[in-house]
Amino acid sequence: MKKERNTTQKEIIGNTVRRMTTHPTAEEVVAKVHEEHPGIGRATVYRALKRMVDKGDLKQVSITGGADRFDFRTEEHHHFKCNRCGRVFDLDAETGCSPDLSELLGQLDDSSAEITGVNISFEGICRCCKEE
Amino acid sequence: MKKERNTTQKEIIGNTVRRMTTHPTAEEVVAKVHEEHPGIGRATVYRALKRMVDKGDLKQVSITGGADRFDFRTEEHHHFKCNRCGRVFDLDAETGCSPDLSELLGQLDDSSAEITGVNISFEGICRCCKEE
DNA sequence: CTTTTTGCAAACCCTTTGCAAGACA
DNA sequence: TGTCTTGCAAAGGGTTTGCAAAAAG
Repeated sequence: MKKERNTTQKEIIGNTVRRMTTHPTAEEVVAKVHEEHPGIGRATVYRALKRMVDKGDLKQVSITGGADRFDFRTEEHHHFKCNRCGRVFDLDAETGCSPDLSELLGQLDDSSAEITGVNISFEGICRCCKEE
Repeated sequence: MKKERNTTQKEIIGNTVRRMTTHPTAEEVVAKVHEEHPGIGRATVYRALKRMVDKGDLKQVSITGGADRFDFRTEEHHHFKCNRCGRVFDLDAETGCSPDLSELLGQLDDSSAEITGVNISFEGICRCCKEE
């Protein structure tokens, strides 16, 4: 019967990540937290982020060839990653399992970005695992 | 003026990864290569995989919270990841920047998988970078 | 013979873990 | 008080790099 406790560290880390709109890596969150609170340990930040992800208060976004990034926007939305500068941009569009692709493409057109690829990954439970 | 050379190692590694249909991690490729050729160094495998990716002969697929995986299928296609067993399945569908989402969903229905989320990420060059 | 590539080990980055001290309820 | 959380440092995966020896062209 483990009961989660509220701590000032968790609050600080939560507030910090919720203010970062740049899809930060864990290390970037650590750095930001340390600006104001250098005493907070790196492991504490990692643990707090993980807890938030587990509770659904934060999204973990994987980016090829780099550290995972975090996104405080937990509503379903999608991304555009610039292969030159490495930044990740948000795309807003209809949520659900069947989002409107043309709407996403429209947003990208508006932003004058050059699109070289799409990557769609679904997740869930496969048949084998469901049958167990 | 560096000129790439052909070596037996590169050939072995290339042949090996092209036979692996399971979206292996680099370590899994190393293990497979070592089954027949234990003398080939780990770094050589990593370097060969990276070169193949750079040349477009191999795709690198990022999976949240784990090592990157490789996919010898370089045609555009998409994935379904089982959150329980961690396996990654291929989905075949119309290629291009505007794939047919309903076709992908149809395939998933056929496989009786339970879908809990979609992740769509475009890549390319953002406006700022294009302007430079 | 020149330059690339290899194998090894060490270095590196990112993240997790063990543990004693500290904080919450 | 009981036990959850913290900070630290060490360990752990995964990947890259420096370097001398080997191989390609």
